[in-house]
Amino acid sequence: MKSYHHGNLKKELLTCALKMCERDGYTKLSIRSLAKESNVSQTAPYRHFKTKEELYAAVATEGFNKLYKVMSKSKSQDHKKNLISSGKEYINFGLKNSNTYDLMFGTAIADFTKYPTLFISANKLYQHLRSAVANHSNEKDQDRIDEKSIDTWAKIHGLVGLLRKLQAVPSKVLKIPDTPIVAINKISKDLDGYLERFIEKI
Amino acid sequence: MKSYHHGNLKKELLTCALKMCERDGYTKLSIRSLAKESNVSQTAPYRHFKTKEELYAAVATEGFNKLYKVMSKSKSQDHKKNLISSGKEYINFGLKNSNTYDLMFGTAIADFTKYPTLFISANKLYQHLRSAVANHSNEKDQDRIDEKSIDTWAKIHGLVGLLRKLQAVPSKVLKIPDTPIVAINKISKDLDGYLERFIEKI
DNA sequence: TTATTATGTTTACACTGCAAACATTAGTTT
DNA sequence: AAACTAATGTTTGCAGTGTAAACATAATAA
Repeated sequence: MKSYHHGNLKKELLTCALKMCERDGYTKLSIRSLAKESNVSQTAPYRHFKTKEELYAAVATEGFNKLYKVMSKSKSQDHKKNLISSGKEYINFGLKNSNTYDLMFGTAIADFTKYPTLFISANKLYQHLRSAVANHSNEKDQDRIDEKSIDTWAKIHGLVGLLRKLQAVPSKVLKIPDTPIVAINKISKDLDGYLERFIEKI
Repeated sequence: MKSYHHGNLKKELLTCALKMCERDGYTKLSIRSLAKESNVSQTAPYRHFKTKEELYAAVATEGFNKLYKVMSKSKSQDHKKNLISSGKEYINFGLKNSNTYDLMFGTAIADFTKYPTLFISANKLYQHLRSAVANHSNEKDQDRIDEKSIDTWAKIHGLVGLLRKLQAVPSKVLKIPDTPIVAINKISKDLDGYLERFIEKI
């Protein structure tokens, strides 16, 4: 006779959800498939996540925490180095954890403020970016620092989106001229150089 | 006795899908709801769209065509004016047609090259952007023009994403400091000024 | 010990994508 | 004109989905 109650189902569901999300994409992550993969009844997850969006929010929160961790690894005295390292880690995360990335920065969760822990994790990440930008530039005006930070984020986020399109595309498409794919492929091949120029323009 | 065959169902399904997508978001756009709203049997759309993704692709294609249209309106001799106009139209489209925008630039359709008409429409838009950038800058090196084009798109796309987050958020959140929302709100209030500075940095 | 609460299961409903079998119409060939 | 074929519609059916409601059991508080 197996034990009726589980004990730490919530944590197990969450780690399982993270794995499934990354493996199959968040659109395939269903509450029922999650339950099945966790060997628990179909509707058991509802005791821990009131809606599917709440599950999404939990997965996204983990994503922000992970991303924060890798982005704040570099603690050099050279601020430029830190910024470049953060940028690389960001891109790497976006490409390696692309499905979780979608959840974090897509529109599946419309309003972050409905999920306080998610909101906090996302803001912490922004604060990291902002101080990296502030340290690197010699800007003092707070509004300009904000603007530069948003600029930087927007650009690198857009870049991740394009690099992912590049990954998705069949390789023979790379030879079709007059296509953004060709352009993004060139950047992809010299990402370090690109990032150098990127940083200079901040 | 009502007519069995419809005649131009495909076109009607498409316009209906566009409307529904914009109204409810593409995640709510189902083949069955589309059939119902078009007063036709549940599975009738399958005669015209083999899969749901094919329907998505058709909607996205229309989106690219529309966006191309508004972005290529401005035909001034002043290339800077054209570029700014295109940028504004892009942002406006992204904010007003945000659900279609998701379909166009999100990950719902993984590989554009599977849908030739979509691929062509998207490329046409890129070509417009690229020539606008080329005309504005005095850059001659083709690779640098490509890079500037990608840069420009990435940044403005990221900006649209952030402006949308701003729209989604309850207004009292605007007062919480140390939040990207505050920063993006400042940009939003002076979008023209922002775009001026934006263009200068291309 | 008993009452309450947290957490699990079962059942049920309305919805989804899509395949298969069937019906009707339009277009083409004889 | 008649007959065959292809295109386009309907009906039926299956497996999967989110989530609400009723029920069962275990952990905790009184």
